[in-house]
Amino acid sequence: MIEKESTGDTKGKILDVAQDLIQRFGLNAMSFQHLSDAVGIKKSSVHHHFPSKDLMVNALLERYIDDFGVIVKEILSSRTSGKTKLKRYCGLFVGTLENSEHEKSCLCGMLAAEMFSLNDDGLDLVQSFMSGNVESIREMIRIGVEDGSLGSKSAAAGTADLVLATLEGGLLIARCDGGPKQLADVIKRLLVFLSSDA
Amino acid sequence: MIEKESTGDTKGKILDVAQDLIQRFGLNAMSFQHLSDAVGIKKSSVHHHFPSKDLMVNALLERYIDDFGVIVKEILSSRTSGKTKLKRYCGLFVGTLENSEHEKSCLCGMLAAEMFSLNDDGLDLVQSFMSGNVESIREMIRIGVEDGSLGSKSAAAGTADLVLATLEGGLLIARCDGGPKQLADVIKRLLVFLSSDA
DNA sequence: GAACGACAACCTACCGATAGGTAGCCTGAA
DNA sequence: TTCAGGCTACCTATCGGTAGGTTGTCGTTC
Repeated sequence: MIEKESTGDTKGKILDVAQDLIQRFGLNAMSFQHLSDAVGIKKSSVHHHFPSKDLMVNALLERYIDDFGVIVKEILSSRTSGKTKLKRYCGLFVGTLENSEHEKSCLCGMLAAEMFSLNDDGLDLVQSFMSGNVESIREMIRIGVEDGSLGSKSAAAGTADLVLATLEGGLLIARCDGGPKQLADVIKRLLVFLSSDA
Repeated sequence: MIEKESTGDTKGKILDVAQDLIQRFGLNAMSFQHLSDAVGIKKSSVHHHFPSKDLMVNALLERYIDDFGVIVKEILSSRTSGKTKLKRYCGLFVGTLENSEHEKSCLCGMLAAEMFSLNDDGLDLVQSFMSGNVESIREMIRIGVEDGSLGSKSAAAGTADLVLATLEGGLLIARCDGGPKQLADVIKRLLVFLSSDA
């Protein structure tokens, strides 16, 4: 979904690696030891940048949500039909799987599964990721219905939630089962339904 | 999704508690210590019944998949329309959330997120859960298209995958955000799409 | 029917590895 | 001279797992 290549700053590199590990293995399977080994510094040096795991995860979430928001905003403001926007948006999820040997899931999808391992701030951030994305999807659908690329029925309340649920669930299932192609097929089906009129 | 009330046998009670803990907190957040505390025996006594965590998880998966299969088979063979079957099936996921203070997710959804913490047998079991459910959903759709309760477009390849992805993802998101009502709304939307004709 | 293993089910006590986190020292650049 | 950014060394708690002892309930045998 998002690949960050850091610019030499250790703090950014730590977040890069942490994001990679959590997307593959989950929050509770990622330790500061794994993290520091992968970055190439000692565990205590990671603590120098992020005093606690909670603080690190929250910083990661903030960065991830920001970066993701920028990409989505770019898609939203591109001069294409609503359906094309939605296609590109869904493509972000397929890309995550494709660009990681089929091993990485959505960061917030993983953390939603492990929500009780987050502190209050972390949970708030995950929730805001979900609601923010639903809002963006809703806007894409609104545009698509208006320009005729999507069926009018798609404008109904709950459709945007349906899209996000399908993407998050489809990513999780495809990762452990059928790979990117399976996810792409699910998205194709979804778009057929969204394109048809009542 | 499934509630097991054990019949006095410790082995079953251990699996009951393990299932509850994993559905709430995830595999890596559940320890033998938490498990034994909740059951009311010592940690080593749990090891007496299940020598290793992997073996316990696999036993749990086998029981869960079996029990779930029985319920699904009951739904499939009930004398109702395909759409009603599908509605009842989707209701299983809403029920999981409702009957757990909105805290429990699908066992296999959680383990799919933590797939790299499973051994080969465990991963096989999770995959077989997914593919088995897709197969069942496909059958419900086939019946629904035949009896006219579902639109003919629903019969297309990939639609069953779409349904399962939506349920698993919707459950995960609803648990950390909007609760059972949100999931129910997503399902309602999905069924509208499945009911309409091309 | 009492004495005898056999064994399941539990226990206490422990193991090495690893978890997140802290204290304090060294070094190089501003 | 300060201090960010790294280090070594260490802490306590917990992880999955093991060794070995106790207890209660079974047949089975005399």
